[in-house]
Amino acid sequence: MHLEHLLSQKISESLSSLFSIDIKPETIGFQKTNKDFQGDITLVVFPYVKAAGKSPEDTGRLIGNHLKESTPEVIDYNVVKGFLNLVISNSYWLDFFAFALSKNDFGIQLPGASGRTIMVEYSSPNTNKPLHLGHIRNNLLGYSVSRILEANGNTVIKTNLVNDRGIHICKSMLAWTRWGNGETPQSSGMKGDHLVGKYYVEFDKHYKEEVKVLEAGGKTKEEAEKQAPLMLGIQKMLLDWEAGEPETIGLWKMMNSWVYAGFDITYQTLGVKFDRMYYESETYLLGKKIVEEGLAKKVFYRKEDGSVWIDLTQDKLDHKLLLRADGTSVYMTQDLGTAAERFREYSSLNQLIYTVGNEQDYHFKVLFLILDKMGYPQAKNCYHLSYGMVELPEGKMKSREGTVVDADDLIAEMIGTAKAMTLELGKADTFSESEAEELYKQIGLAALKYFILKVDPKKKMVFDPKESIDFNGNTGPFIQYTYARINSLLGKARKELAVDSFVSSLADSSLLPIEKELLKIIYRFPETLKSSAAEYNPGVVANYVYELSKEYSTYYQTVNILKEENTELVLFRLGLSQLTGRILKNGMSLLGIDVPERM
RNA sequence: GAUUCCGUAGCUCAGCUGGAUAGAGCAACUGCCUUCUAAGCAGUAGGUCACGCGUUCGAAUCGCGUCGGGAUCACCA
Repeated sequence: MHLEHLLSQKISESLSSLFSIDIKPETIGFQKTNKDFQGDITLVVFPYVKAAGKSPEDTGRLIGNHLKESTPEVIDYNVVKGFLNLVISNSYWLDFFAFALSKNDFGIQLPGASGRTIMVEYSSPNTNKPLHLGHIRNNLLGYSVSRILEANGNTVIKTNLVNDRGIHICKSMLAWTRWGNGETPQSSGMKGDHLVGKYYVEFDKHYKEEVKVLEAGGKTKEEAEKQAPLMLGIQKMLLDWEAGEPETIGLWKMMNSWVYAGFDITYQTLGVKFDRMYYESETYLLGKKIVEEGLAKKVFYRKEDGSVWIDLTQDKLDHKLLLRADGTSVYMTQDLGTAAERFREYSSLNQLIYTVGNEQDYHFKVLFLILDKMGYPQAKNCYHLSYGMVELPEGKMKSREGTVVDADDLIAEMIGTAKAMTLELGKADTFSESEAEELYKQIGLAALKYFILKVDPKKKMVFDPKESIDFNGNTGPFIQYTYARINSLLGKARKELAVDSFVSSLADSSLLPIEKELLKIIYRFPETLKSSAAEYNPGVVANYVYELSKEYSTYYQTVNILKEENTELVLFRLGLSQLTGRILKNGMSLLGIDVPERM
């Protein structure tokens, strides 16, 4: 039985019989026992001393005594100030161990077990330039949160809403027609997204020159920006696109296909996947009907110039534009449309999560509010998974200062560092060429992914490109290493002892303190997954696997496992190692990180 | 200006539904490889939890204020 559950019942009984205090078991909380004191779990008794009419020490002692007598699991206690430290019997921990070891995926629920379906949108790139470090955070977060929600029993639909249309795409397209000379990914050997990005930059360069010339000719900056031939060019191109002009559409399709091929490579390397793709070119007209409905319901209003707005001043927000005077959509229009479309398509959707940076906090606040005002009951199930920007030591990444960290470059660099370090340490000497390459990739990506995911999504994070990401300490490779050592140990045991499963039986008195500590950490795995999901924070899992790795490393280094003479102890320790290894592997997989069998 | 998020060791981060002496890693310094993988382990040093006031038996955690930083407030996306 679950320890906290059991104890809170008993404590509630204790409080009732000792002091006639009526406290609901659910309201009783516990905390970890401080390392410096004896005990496995601690009850803070301060909340009950007033009603008990005793000193904190006496209150603690009385409860402790009562528990010790009434609860076999509690074998001892001590009271320090107002803290009642409870010592739980080794047999409880060993029973728990036997249970956890008997499960292949202890703590992990199967998708669908909760009966809830959740859609997670993430990635959502623009098709005019390659992915950068910020996108990496988005992709890793979205994927990992999806995995964590699945591990909590939810059915998850991972989606990607690709921003494949609009004025920004036209920039790349126009620049390519002007200066591309028919260059293709094949002819240039460039990854498609990078090639298209190159022309996006090219556009900007020429456009700035045009503006400069016009300004020199006496125009104001604003006039120059509006009248520059390139600006007129892309505006015409956008109109052509919307009119379905075949040549423009053809060019658009061709260049987008290059970008998708490029993105696919990056996605595949990162290990992120999607169940359902949405393309803005297919959804951008969707919201207009909702705007009509909103007008009819008088939720929205139309200005004299024909533009449509919503007044949110009652909600302490502004007036927000929903449709331009010329009848074209803005982002809000589209987002309303896609949301409504998703509610229609997935009628059983319990939640809709948008993984988007915190610069759009206001946008989503407004979006959900409008959905609510439009009468969609699903509005309350929408959640903006808002994450902080990835910044450089000197501040934000700026494309015009060339400080944007390219995703593919960064990944390649991480893999390269992993390779250099592995070669230096001679770790892959017995690996085949392809095994070694696979290992470099696993390690490099683990370092990158863990570095990003261990940070609370809500917080901005600093990344210093000059200092490569660590491979020691609180890092992905450290956890991989712990796993690899366990795997090596188990392999050796299977060979030398000719056993495949590791018996869990052990005399209570043989359990070492550090083994109990390990079991206590393992015990927390299921609740860790729950709170990670509840907070939409993979960092909770990341920090947990690190804690487990660290504790196991100490164990590995200080306790003989295979060299122990007593076979019963050997088997138990192998079983404990196996269980630890499984949790490390499963935990890492929820972060989208692979663990190598050896390294 | 309004709204909102943030400020913990030199650096990067945990801890925040109030609880014991605030934890890791990196960087620095000491030890430990004829012993299950040293990408490791053990240890030393490093803190006015931005600051002030308040609530409380108890505040890094909650409230108010000040200072400092970011983001948003577009017929942009």
